[in-house]
Formats: sequence, C-alpha cells, structure tokens
Amino acid sequence: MADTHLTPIEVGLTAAIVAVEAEEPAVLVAGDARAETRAGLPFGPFDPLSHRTFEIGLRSWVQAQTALHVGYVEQLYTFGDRGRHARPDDTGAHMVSVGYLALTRMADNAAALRAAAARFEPWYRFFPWEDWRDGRPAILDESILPLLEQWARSGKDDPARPPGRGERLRHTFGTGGSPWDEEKVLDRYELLYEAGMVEEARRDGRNPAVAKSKIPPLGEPMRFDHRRILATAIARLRAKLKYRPVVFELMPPEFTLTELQRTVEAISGRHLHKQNFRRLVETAALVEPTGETSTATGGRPAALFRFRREVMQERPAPGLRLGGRA
Amino acid sequence: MADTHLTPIEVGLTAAIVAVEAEEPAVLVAGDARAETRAGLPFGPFDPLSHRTFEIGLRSWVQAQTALHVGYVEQLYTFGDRGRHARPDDTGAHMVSVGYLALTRMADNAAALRAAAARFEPWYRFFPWEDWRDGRPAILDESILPLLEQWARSGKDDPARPPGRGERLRHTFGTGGSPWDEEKVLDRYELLYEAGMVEEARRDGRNPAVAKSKIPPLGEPMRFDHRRILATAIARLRAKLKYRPVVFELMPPEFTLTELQRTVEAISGRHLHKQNFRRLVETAALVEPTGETSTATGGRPAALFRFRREVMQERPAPGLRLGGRA
DNA sequence: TCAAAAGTGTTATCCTTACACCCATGT
DNA sequence: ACATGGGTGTAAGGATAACACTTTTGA
Repeated sequence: MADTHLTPIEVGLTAAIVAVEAEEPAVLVAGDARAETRAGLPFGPFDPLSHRTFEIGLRSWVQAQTALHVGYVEQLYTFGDRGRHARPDDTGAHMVSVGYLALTRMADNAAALRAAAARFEPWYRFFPWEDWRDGRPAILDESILPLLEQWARSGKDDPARPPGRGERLRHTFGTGGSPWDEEKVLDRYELLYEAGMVEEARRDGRNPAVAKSKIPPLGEPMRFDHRRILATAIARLRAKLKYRPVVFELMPPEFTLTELQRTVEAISGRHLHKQNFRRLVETAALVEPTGETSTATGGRPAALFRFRREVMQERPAPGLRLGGRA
Repeated sequence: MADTHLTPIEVGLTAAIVAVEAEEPAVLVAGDARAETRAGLPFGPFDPLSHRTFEIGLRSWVQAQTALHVGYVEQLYTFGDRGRHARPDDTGAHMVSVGYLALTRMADNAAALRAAAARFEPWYRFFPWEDWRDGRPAILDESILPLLEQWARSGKDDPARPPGRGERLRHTFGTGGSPWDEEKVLDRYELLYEAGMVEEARRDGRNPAVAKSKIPPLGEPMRFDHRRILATAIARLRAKLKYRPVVFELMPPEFTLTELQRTVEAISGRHLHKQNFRRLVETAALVEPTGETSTATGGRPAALFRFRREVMQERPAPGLRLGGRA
C-alpha cells in the first residue's frame, strides 16, 4: 500500500481533434492520404519537464505541429492495454496513451494544415454504422448484424459468458426491439472488436467466429487503438452536447438556426425535429439574433444568431437536451 | 505528428475504494489512524509486464494488499500535474496517476483489513460541506462562503479572469439563488483549491487571498492529490447512481427499501422523498421481494428485497433517476 | 396504548412530443 | 407563380413533484 518501485513507461497524448464543415464531422488524421498506411490520430509525447499538465503539453505540440487553434479540450480515457498496440509476441517499449478530445473550427486552419502531414477526414468513414441521418445505415442489416448474430449464437453454449452476448447485442446495436442509443458508440466498437470483426482485432491476434474471408471491411481501420479512442471521443461529444453548449465551439461566430441544427445532427448522427429544436434553443436562451439575415441558403433569408456566452453564467447546465427524437 | 521519443514516467494506479455501512459512505485509506501522517488513498504501481490492463493490475494489487473483494471498477481520470504532487523546487521522479473508483461491501472484508495497514474512513470527513442529509451544513455559511466571497471580490479588478469568480461560485456552491448541485463535488473542491483554502493548495505553494491564520481547516486533508481523486470519485458515483444500478454493488444481497433509500441518500448526500423513491424503484422494477421480512428495524417489519439482475438486460439505462428532490 | 417505522393513493404541473400551416425571398 | 427553405402555434400524453393518511409490529 505504499511507495513500491514503479516501472517506467512512456506516456503519449493522443488527440481526436474534431471539426464540422459542410455538415460533416471530421477528425484530424496524420499521414498522407495516398499512402497505403492506415490513418492514425495525431499524438505527441508528454514531457513533464517542459509541461506542467497534460493539457498544456497537448496544446503545445498540437500548436507546434499543426498550427491549429483548438478551443475546447477534454480528457477522455487512458489506455494501458498491451495487445491492443502490439502483437502478442511484442516485447518492446510499453506505452500508456492518454486520449483527448479537442474541438476546433476547420475554416480557422485550412492553410495551416497543408504544411503538416495531416488532414481532416469525415469520421463516419471509420464508423459508417453511426450515421443515421439518411435513415438506418444499410451496412447494419447487410453485414454487421447478421455476423454479430452469428457470433452471439456461437457463444451460446459457453457458460462462462457473464452478461450474454445476445443481450449485449440488443443493448449496443438496438436489436430485438431495443432502441438505438446514439451515445453507445464505444460499446458498439468494442463489441465488434471482441467479435473479431474489425481489422484492428484481427491485427491484435483475435480470431473471429466466422471465416475471415466472409467479413467485409467494417469502416476504415486506424493505427494502434486509435479507432477506439475516436469512438470514445464521438460518444463523449454526443453525450456532452446535451448538457453543455459545446456545439458552439464548432460553429462560426454567426450562424442560422438551421446551420446549428445541421451541425448537431451531424454530430449525433440522427435527425432532429425542426420546431422542437428551435424551441429548445430558444427557451434555453442559448443564442441571440444578430439582427442580420443570411440569404446564402436559397429560399427565405434566415436570421443570423450568435452564441450567448452569458448562459454559461446563468444556468447550471446549458445544453441541447435533444429528447427521444427531438 | 509521429513516433517522437517519449519521456519515461512512472505510472501509478490510485483507487478510491468505497463502501457504505451504517448509513455512512466510507473510503479505504492507507496508514495508521493514530499516526500524524495525512490519510492517503491506496495506490500501487502499474507494471505492464505482469498485467495486461490497468484494471487487471489494479485488482491484483488491491487483492494482494488488502484481501478485499472489489466488484465494480471504473476509471476516473488521469492526473499528470506536477506541483500537485510535489513542491515547486522538487525535481524528482515524475509520476502519472490513473485514478479509479472501486465499490465493495464492508461486511465482506472486516477481517481482511486488520492485517493491512488500512481502514475505512467516512468520506464526509474530507468533504463536510457535501453532506446535506441533516440540512444545509453549517460550515458553509460559517466558514466557506464568507471566505470564498472575499476571494471572489478580491479578484474583481483583475481583468484576466475568464468566467468571473463570482459566477463560478454561484454555480459550484449554489449561491445567489442558484441551486445546489450535489454532483459538482469536484468543481467545489477545485474552487477551494484555487482559492488556497484547502491545506493541499497551501502545501503546493498557492497563496490564499486572506490571511492563512483566518482559514479554519476545511475538511481533513489528504496526501498528494488524493483528495482531488476522491472528489472525482464521489462526483462520478453520485452521477452514475442515476442511470446505472450501481448502488446494489454496495448493498447486501437482501435489504429493505428503507435501507436502500438510506444508502442512496448517504451517497448523494441529500434527502429523498420516501413515496417517490419507492415508486421509482418499483416502476423501474429494479428489485423483487424475497418474501421474507426483517424485524430488525424496530417498528413494523419491513419486506426484504433483492436486486433483479435481469434489469440490466431488459432496460437500456436502469438507474435511480432521483429527480429534483425525489 | 403508544411509539416507531412500513407502506399506500391521488392530484397538479410541467415538460416532451407530435402535428400542420403560413411567410419571405430568388428565379 | 412557384419552388425553397424559414419560421410559428397548439394540443395530447407522460413523467415528475407534492401532498397526508393507514398499517403492523415491539415495548
């Protein structure tokens, strides 16, 4: 219970830097688009000698490497798994990675990115089953669920499964009458990982329940466990949206209510009811009209709004509590 | 953006191991009761060579050192701050600590603890202002708020304060008409730390706005940043209670509804409305009657209940959504 | 018979959801 | 004039919050 000797380990900070542009949420990935290498999240070492806290360290290397201006930053989770970063026979250096979510505005930094070997990639490339804006994604019924149901059945006679694969499937993917919960992004990814159905799992030496050749690629894979970190980031952002005014970190200073709604929809991956959304924003007094209108949308000109920073000081939890289906 | 060399750091796992007994939530602390040393949370090194994941590592040293059986385990936050663990002039080894919340039943392990140099300590000793079960704690109006208001005023003319000290005070401590939010345990502790009003802050070299001699001890201090980790644990547990059936990890297999209510009240630190609490538990179908009754309470015998494990598989988010004042 | 705790029934209110119609502009 | 998106009012239903009284035991 005391000051035992501790094993030295390397600590890296891995960031999911998110922006929304043209109704597409995107995440900054390192590496050339054309290279055959897997996409990976940007990461940097944490050096306690130069930086007092993780967050300062993170901001520092993000700034240095990408010239990006990030606003909101939040710690997600710390991953220490072996076997997620490396093959079973690997005995190399051990690494702990602290995952972070950071929000930015793409327009701010279009130029900055050209220098760095980094680009914004729509996040639904990595999680196609998470985008329900145009209805239920086809990949669910065509590939994912049939395979997962097979996996659930194949574990049927193993008595050592605690909660039951079928039940987990119901909750995470909303089968059997359960509702789809857009916040369970991480749970869904982890289930796919456990079932050996994402490339990362097979790379880590996990065997799927069905023949590998029968498994189509389920979203683009990423390096190391970066897709897991991204899943954590999306889940956290989707949840946070509902009780903190974080969307505005992703919006330009002035915007129409429809633009705001589209951004929220882009993040949460589902449709929102227009009237209810507007009332929500209005009664929460999250925004105020600038007096200007925008004619850029083609139709009746839309009133422009800006975020009311004061709400942060007025109400305890100002967010967009998008209800059942808002 | 790539495989830069990483600085080696030591990684420790620090656990807030919580149990509730006799309507008092308590946390396991290391060190002798009589010793003059500050209480500290148990912690152990993370050795990636022996343990594949943090959680496995944590369970392993907790088991080895305390013979305690912990059920639920959850990662809280990873702290990398220098200056929170050490004095400004310290240049020793750098440590990152991953904080964990673990739940256990005290009765399970009364004996186990005698061997280990550890004991359960009521958590409200460290946070007396968090216990509202007998009404608003006197320490708030007698000590904390007058001092904090002075601190807020003293920063008035400093234009470089982003959200305004007065506003933060309102939200965290519910002054000026704002409601008290029992989940903001960490925010309150951090505010006290920033104001230099807890011993840990002064130990770290932070100067309070008022004369040190005028500040009474505000709760018992802990070693390092362990009180901050405990605040994180309490906050997380209070929040989780509302959407996951975690209370039952702290209850004996059979219990009366009043015992369940008292446990929830002990954790959330406030009173609950009896009828509404009962209806909540009932309509959520979280428990089922065993058929037995307990006459131990002195009065009409109470029916005994047990947790219905099945709910975990039936409903997506089974918790005790204790509303405004339930 | 009295104290002490268990247990129940009902109503007012608010918040959430759903629905359908009118308005201002560019082409 | 018409297509396109912007903008509003209202009613039904469910969940929440507040209320006070009866029941069963031990002393």
